[in-house]
Amino acid sequence: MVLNGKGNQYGISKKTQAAVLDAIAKLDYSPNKFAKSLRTGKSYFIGLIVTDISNPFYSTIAKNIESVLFEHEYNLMVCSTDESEEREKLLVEMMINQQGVDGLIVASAFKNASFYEQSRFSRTPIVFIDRVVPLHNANYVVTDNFGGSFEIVSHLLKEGAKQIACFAITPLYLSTIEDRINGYVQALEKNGIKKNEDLIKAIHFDHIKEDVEKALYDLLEKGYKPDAFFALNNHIAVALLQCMKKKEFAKFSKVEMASFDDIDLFNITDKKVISVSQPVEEIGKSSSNLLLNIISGKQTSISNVVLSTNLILR
Amino acid sequence: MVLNGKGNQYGISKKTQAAVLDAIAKLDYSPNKFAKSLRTGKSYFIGLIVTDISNPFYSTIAKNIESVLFEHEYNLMVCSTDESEEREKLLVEMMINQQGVDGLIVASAFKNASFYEQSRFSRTPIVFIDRVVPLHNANYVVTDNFGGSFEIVSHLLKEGAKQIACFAITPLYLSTIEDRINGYVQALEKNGIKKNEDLIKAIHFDHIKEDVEKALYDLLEKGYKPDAFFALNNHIAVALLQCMKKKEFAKFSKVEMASFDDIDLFNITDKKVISVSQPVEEIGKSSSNLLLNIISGKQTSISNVVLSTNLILR
DNA sequence: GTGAAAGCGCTAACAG
DNA sequence: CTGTTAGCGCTTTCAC
Repeated sequence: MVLNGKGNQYGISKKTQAAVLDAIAKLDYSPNKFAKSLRTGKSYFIGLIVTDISNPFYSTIAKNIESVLFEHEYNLMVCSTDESEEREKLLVEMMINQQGVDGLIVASAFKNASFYEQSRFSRTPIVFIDRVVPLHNANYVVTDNFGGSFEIVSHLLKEGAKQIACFAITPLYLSTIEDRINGYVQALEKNGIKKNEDLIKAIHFDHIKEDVEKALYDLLEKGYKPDAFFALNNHIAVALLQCMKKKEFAKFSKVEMASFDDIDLFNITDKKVISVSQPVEEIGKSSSNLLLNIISGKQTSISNVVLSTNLILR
Repeated sequence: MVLNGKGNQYGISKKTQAAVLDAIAKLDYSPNKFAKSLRTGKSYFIGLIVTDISNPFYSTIAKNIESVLFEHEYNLMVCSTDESEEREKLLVEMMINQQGVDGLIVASAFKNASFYEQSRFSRTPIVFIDRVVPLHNANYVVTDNFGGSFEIVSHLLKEGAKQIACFAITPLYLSTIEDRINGYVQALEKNGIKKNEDLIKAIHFDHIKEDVEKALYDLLEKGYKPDAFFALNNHIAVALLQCMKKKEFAKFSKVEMASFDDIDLFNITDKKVISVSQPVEEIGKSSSNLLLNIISGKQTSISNVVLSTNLILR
């Protein structure tokens, strides 16, 4: 009782409490977490499921989650799904049923997330990050993908761009991508430009370089002369930059470059790249704080946090 | 007994075993890990301690460790030390005493690692990665930093470089950095060039950009005309590339660039950068397999693995 | 072959 | 205010 700070609550005398603390120090005692977990049913573990922990975006989030949890004596268990729905299911089952995590933070790869509606998961609080899943009553912490996209495209238009090609990463149904495409389309329409499907290219996440190249050839063939490229993530931006160094794409050398997701590299390339940066640290901190508040009962209502982006001009 | 595959060992009849398996399937039963851990004293958790999990180098290692552990039904717990010895101590204590991890993989920030020699840690096997710690009987899996450095500097010299400036990241006592500096020095000496302290610059990891700039100014002031720069890690290489775009350093525009640690970005910069790439995936896989083998008793002797690097010319 | 029981270390309830 | 005890779910030992 003393160790758990419940000495007063249980009416232990100050003297006894001091004696207990003293003994703990002398014996270098630390309680057995397994017995504690067995008894209380709490694991003091939080699970983090992302598509790829080696992606700096997610590993930065992981780092910030970890530091928040550490302060509250919680631990973090991280797993990657490699964008596979099957693997995501397996990991959620494992973490909840077998590892008994007290809560879950998930960047889901699901198109249809009804999986999460099963009642046996309902006792474990979940906070979704990065991607909004189509679920009622889901807690999430995400970036304002629509707003960021709208802002940067509006900026390009204000600077005089007339034709902007947009390179989207698959799967297109992810809320992040959908929102970014919508931001692009609406910024155009607000400026009286109709959406042109030829200028919206789907780039498969498994062969980015090849698809970007194909997309550029396609633009050339159809005779388009875009004055700006908008890459919906940084991998595509990098691929575009690589392609634009090639002779066959010399026609595009004057094109303005914009990217969703800012990376250091954009400070070094000779080609100027403007970008939308995401509040990565904030996603980690905010989601873990939210989850801890739900676990401790401080937060009982559903919470949806949308963090704003930052336009970076160069 | 059946569940743990010890049915035959304990002499349970085939019939009963089948009935047990059947019931498990019907009831969707999964054993309680806390009770299991309490009873056996095993946690089925491995701890990974690195200096910064948001660094792609470490997060790629983490991903590969995770996938090896997953196959063996082990879980991973990741923590970052931010290069602080105090924090490393705290994390090791916590993981071993409180979390009861079955093993530890550590990229240590320690200069003097006697901390790890305490007998109360001796029951938990540890595999050190990335950095060699000055300990007898330590298991480790590291890159051949000396060899990689020696190879790339030798290449520069063969291509005609006469004066090569070397930019080292602090703390200089880390085995990785020490070995890279030694590789540089010995490659020079083998080619009859004496080491010149003026050309070896220490760059503090907390303010890389400023220190790189200072170092370049210093070279200018002292009238050096190096024909190659060797950055001992990729952050320094990036900072150098940024500086070299500035007018004040125009004198260095023709300098050859070499970097320890290859990154994607080097494929895009207009300045050609050659590099030494590390077998990152291999470090993760090899260290986790080694640790699991030690835990299961398959490996009883100390194991030191040194993985070779790859010279990347552009 | 199978059934019964002890005990890992903790928490919470209860008796005094 | 303090001491005792049951029981969380598992593994292992022992008796039959």
